[in-house]
Amino acid sequence: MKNFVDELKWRGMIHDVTPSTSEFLQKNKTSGYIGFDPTADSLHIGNLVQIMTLVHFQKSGHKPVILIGGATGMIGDPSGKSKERKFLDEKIIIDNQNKIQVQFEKFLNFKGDNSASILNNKTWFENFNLLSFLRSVGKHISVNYMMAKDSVKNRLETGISFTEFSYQLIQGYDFYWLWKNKNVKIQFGGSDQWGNILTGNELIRRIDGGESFALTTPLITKSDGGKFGKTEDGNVWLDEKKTSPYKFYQFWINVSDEDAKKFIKIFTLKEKEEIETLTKSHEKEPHLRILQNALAEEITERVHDKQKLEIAKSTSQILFGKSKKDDFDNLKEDVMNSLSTAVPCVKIKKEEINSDFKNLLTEITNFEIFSSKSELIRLIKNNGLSINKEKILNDDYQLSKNLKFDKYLLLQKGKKNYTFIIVE
RNA sequence: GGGGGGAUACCAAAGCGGCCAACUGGGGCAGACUGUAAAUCUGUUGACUUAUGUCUUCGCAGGUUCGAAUCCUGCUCCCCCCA
Repeated sequence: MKNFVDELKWRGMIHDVTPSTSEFLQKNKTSGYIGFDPTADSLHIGNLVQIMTLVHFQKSGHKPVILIGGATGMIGDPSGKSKERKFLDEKIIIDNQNKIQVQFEKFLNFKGDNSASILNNKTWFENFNLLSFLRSVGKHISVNYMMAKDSVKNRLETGISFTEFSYQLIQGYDFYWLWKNKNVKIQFGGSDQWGNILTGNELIRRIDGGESFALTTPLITKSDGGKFGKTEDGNVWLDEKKTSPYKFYQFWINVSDEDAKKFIKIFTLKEKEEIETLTKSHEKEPHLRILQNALAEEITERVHDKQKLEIAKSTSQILFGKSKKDDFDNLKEDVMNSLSTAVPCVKIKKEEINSDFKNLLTEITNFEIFSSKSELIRLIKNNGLSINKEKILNDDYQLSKNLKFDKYLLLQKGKKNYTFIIVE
């Protein structure tokens, strides 16, 4: 059995860990949990570090527990937030939870010896009335202790509601409940959760004199200082309806060399030796971007599947590879469909396809593709316009004769600027 | 309150009666190179079915002139100096 803490350590996934955690986990098969907010109907790659923590935990023989914050999600964690959070509608929370659950099944084994499980803290908070809470939980933690937490301290100037203030107690009680009822001995989380987790450890110690542990992962940063997991389009989601497999794949392919070295350890399950070999060959031939490819392939396949990965790869080949007209002509329909998720689409009506080439690309498409005919002409003169991977050299191109699958045209301005025209 | 300077395209900044759709730099777009990178070099950068052509544009509104970004009048806004 692998040493969980050592495993995370070489992968650079530990920010803080309570003393003797490693020893405890080596000697005991136990359970550990992470709380997830059901604030969205999908996980995003910002959650991935946490998920991978649980994956390693399970691989080390322990039982991962996913705690859906059905109750806490209704309150809002002040950590890292500068403003009071909006409450979420209860129905939405339940709906979100169901969708998130499916996503976890791609990472964790929910069957067998050390199966993963999903719990919702609503089950124990629902019928927990205020007075009992104050008597059995509130009694053990002083306000002074709570005020000392950064998450609270940072909000004293701007104001914090009692509801958010009490968040750490609620989360602390989660830990206590799981410790008491589910043999959960450790809680994981991002580094911003350290304070909240320790409140749980403290509660367990004060109420029952029990032993428990905490481990947090570092905030994932990018070498250029930008926020990890964000693109121009916003979050990168695991749900293919929110982020297409192609875009998901592209996110990882575009990671910088420096970040790739870091990310491959965190987001893939490759062994140390393999990663070292890959990193070495990457450094020898950086233009091949071996790490980015390995990273993108493994994660995309896990989150989506082999087939969708292949489509994402073919799509990328068309858009960014050295593909020529022939490659484009031989494309299968599923890659074509994927293209429509990859690039902006403009729809035109069937009868419009026979319109004049220049009118079609300007007026008829509401100047979405080209804002003027001059711009279009200029681009053609600069040798920058391609349709279906074929350079357009003059302006009497017959769009209608070049439709793919009777409805698609791939228009390309320069190298990377694509528009997909769909005839309907 | 008194005196002076300014407003030009995405930004900065020249132009001060015709050769101005407007120098130049940045940015944008495209081409070459490349790793879907960085740097570099080149072209392009108001609109019009592509024109040694037409139209619109140099704070706003008028005027002078064959002709105005450029001169005059008024207005709006900005900056500086003195009080």
